[in-house]
Amino acid sequence: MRDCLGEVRWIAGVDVGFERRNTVTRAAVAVLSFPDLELEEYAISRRPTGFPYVPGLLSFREAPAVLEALEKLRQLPDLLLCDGQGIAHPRRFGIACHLGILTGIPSIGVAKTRLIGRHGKVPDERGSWLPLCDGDEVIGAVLRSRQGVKPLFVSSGHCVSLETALQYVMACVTRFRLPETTRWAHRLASGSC
DNA sequence: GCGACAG
DNA sequence: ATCTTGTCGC
Repeated sequence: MRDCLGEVRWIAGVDVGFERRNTVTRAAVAVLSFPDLELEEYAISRRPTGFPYVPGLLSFREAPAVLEALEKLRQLPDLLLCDGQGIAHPRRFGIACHLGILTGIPSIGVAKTRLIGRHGKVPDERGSWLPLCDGDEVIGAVLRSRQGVKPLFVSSGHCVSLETALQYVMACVTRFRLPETTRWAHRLASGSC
């Protein structure tokens, strides 16, 4: 995928959690300044869960609540770091692509585990990565965000190349496995904040 | 038919 | 994702 994103001043983390035995979906978006990574603002949305969890169809379950949360923001972000896959998806359209197209905001998929694709052993060194492949296609990257942790599955969402995606993800990683954007969003979506 | 399977 | 005790390592 080609890059077509402008200057990134505001970067957002997106995550979703559930309440009431999964009957309520809670989405959180955390907007951080870039490259400082200071929390600027956040929005949370709660909606009745309208779709079950089906691998490959995550967008139908989580996107509605996320879109509602995004509408509440004063400052729209220039880039979205989504919890889940971008094009590293059976039909090359994971939730990061879905949110990017629907909002027009460039996006990146940052997943904690693999959905599809094959890859080799990633060196145990911060920043090292290997391509995630499906047949002849490179659909993403397996990234060692920190030494001694399980790798992240990064892929293009909307308007961001894989190389650029890796650059932004690493720019958001400080002292933990997950980027700060995702950590904020996760904390907010978990209600512990 | 038997596994694999984002969150 | 969510539910949860103990445990290993810096």
